[in-house]
Amino acid sequence: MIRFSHIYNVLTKEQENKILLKLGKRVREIREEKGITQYNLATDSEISKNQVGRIERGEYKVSVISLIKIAKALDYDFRDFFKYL
Amino acid sequence: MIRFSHIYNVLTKEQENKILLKLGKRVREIREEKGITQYNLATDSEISKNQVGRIERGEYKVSVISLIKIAKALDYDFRDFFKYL
DNA sequence: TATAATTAACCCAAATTTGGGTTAAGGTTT
DNA sequence: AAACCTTAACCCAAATTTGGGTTAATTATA
Repeated sequence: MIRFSHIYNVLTKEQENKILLKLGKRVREIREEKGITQYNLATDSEISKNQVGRIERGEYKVSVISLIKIAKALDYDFRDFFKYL
Repeated sequence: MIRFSHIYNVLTKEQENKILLKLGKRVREIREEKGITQYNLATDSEISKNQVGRIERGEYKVSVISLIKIAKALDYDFRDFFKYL
C-alpha cells in the first residue's frame, strides 16, 4: 500500500511555535484572571517558576502532564486550554 | 496572603501514569481503527517508531505538540484524545 | 521618586525525552 | 513449519526539557 500523507499533513516549526505561543498566552490569561503570580502557580503546580515562565512564553514543548498540573493549580479544565487553538 | 492549594491539588505519580496510559490507549485505538501500523504512523507524523510505541504504552510524558502531530497523521481532532480522560 | 513585587533572561548541571539501531517476541499468512 | 509482519524491549548517544541560582528588567505600589 502506497501512502502519501507524509507529504503534506505535518506540522511546520512555525505552526508549532504558534501553537505553543497561543497555549502560553492562554495559561497566562487564566492565571492573571485568578490573580495568581507565576511564583504561586509554580509552587501550587509543583513546576519550577522558571518553567512556568517558559511555558507562558511558549519557549518549549510543554507536556500534557504539565498542562494538567497547571490547570489543576488554576482550578481550570485543562481541555479549555485547547479551545481556540 | 496565605495559600494552601499546594497541600492537596497536585497530580500524584500514579495519576500521571494513569493519564499517560489512557492517552496511549486512545492513540492506539484510533490508529487501529484506521488500520495503520505504528511504523506508518511514525513516518506520517515524523515521530520515531520507537517513540510512537512508547507513547502508546504510556511510558513517557508526551508533549502536546507530539499529540497534535499524531492526530494530524491520523486525521483526527487531537482534542478528542482528552475526551474521556 | 523610591521601594517592592513580579517577570524575563541568563548560566549551568541534572534529568528526561527522543531517535537510531538491533534483537526478541507475538501473531498472521502461506 | 517457515516466512513475514508488527510490536516490544532493549542499548546507547544526542537532543531537549527542566530546575536551581542569580541578576536584570519591568511593572506596580507606597
